[in-house]
Amino acid sequence: MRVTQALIPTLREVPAEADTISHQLLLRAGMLRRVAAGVYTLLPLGYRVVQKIERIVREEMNRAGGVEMLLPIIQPAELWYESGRWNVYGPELFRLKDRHDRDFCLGPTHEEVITDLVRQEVKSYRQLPLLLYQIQNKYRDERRPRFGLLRGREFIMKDLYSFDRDEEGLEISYRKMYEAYTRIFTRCGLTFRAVEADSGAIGGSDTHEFMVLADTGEAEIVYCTGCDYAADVEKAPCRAETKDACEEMLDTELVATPGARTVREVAEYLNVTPERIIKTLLYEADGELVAVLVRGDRNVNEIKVKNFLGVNQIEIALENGSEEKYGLPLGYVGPVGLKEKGVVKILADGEVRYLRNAVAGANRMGFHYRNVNPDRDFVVDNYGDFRVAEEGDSCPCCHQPLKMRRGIEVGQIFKLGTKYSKALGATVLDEQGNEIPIVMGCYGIGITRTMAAAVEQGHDEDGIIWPVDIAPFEVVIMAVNQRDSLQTEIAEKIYEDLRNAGIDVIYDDRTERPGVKFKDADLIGYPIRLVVGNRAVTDNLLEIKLRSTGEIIYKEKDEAVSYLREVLNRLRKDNNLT
RNA sequence: CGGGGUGUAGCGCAGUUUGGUAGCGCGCUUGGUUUGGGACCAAGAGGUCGGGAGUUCAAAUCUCCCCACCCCGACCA
Repeated sequence: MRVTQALIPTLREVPAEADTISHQLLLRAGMLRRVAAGVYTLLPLGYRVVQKIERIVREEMNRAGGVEMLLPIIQPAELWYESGRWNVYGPELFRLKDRHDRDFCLGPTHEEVITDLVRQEVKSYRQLPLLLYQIQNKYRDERRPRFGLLRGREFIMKDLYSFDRDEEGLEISYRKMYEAYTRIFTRCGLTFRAVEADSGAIGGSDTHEFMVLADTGEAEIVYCTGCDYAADVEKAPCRAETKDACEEMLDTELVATPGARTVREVAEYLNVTPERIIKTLLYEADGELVAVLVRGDRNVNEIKVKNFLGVNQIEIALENGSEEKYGLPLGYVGPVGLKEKGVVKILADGEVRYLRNAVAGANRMGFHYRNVNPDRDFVVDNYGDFRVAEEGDSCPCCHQPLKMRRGIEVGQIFKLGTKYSKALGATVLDEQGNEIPIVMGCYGIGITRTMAAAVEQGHDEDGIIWPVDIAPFEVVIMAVNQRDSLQTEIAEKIYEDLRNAGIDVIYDDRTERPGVKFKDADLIGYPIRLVVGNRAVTDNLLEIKLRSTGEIIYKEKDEAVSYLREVLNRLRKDNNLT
């Protein structure tokens, strides 16, 4: 491709609409333009990246036994009534009516449509297992689209659905997908982790999220330095530390702590460490008031609390200005005598049990207690794991210390079980002629999100640094002076040679000054830049520069093609799988 | 959905407080000089000032309504 024939509108300045790095750089590199909130046009270079990611995904899905198909984006409401999700999905579902006033939606996902197909066409266990997938636009009417491609309302996604006769079959399909995903993100040149995740509302037993590690990620994950363990912090189980358990219990003492509400303020005021404070948080759990106790230096994991209680919703009950509602002073709440204040249940993190002579709120404005001891001064309904995992906690598998990183979720694999097959009546006959529900799994990859994640992970102050296999082009070639026919003749020749050699090359043939073309090349992030300058004319030498390292090598014209092949292979080497 | 903010040329912004001929930088067009890290000189083009209603002799500027977009939160696979 020649730059003069393409549409690559790079921007010198950062558009005001973009706050996120990937969003800014994709706009500036001329790959992306906004059409509406959360809706974007992919320009030629951006679409090439998408196509390259899709190609890798296709190859790996096919390798794992997947078969591609195309499903409708417009889906009839009837299917969603059947699965029960028309009412459950809520306002995130893009709904529309046709001219006959019939209800439809734009598919946010395709369980209904694919299960409908399979129930009609698959009758025998002998037709299983079946791995069907599609890559296409999906729609979610996000309350707040943001971060450019990372959270849009229209996005490209790969979804594969597995259909097996039993749990064992599902386990095999699930493992195949786990491996395929690992290969895909490795081939995309990304640094990622597969983490155990909360299965959430979708149900099902096992689920892993594939996280691209990037400081700007929305999700926090912990991973082990000693083994393969990694998990979403929301999911990661915590072990209770048991130090201090043998100290002698002292008499409880009421102390004035005027103005000290936060753990830090109290710790400073009373000159104790935060670990010696019992932090008491009040939640409304489906309307009931529940207290959760954790050590002062810990945070409550609301998801664990919610799962433990088995409630639909929990919400922090005390906020600035809402104190009167329960007659409890914000910042001075404590477990002692709390049940008399209308609290139905007291949960405590396991670590709290081992605290001795701790500090806790006295449920009186301006007062705390010293020397509070669990089970002597107050009763806990349930001890459990209610805190958020932290860096340095010990690994639940091998007890090595955990580390923490932020990540961007680019894929997730789920064991669905029989939820949809039962709801929609997708069954097969087994050897005995019994009708059994098909056991399903679903496996998604956000294609456009992966593209954005790659930019979040690979960039510097000059622009994007694409991994070779998903870069819009592998090589950019340019003449320093496009008006110098000696240079352009060489450039044209090399351009031709590289194309004939099957190297993915773009020729920046604009008559811009070299600085402009250099800046654009850095911004767009082609992995290799090949420059034809005076040394090419006088000494037969071409300049080859690597975007990722800045390394510059000069090579004879005749060696250029084979050398570039070598460099491309080297850049790819770290993630070469076969 | 709650809170906050912004809409002025393709992009980034000033002008709004105090109403009086719509500006700057970049980009774009033409001519010339340039050509190894976003060149220089000269001449140009480009605006319903987000939309509507109102106040006024006069509205980018004041009032009311609406819309779009962004940020924080809540929500979510």
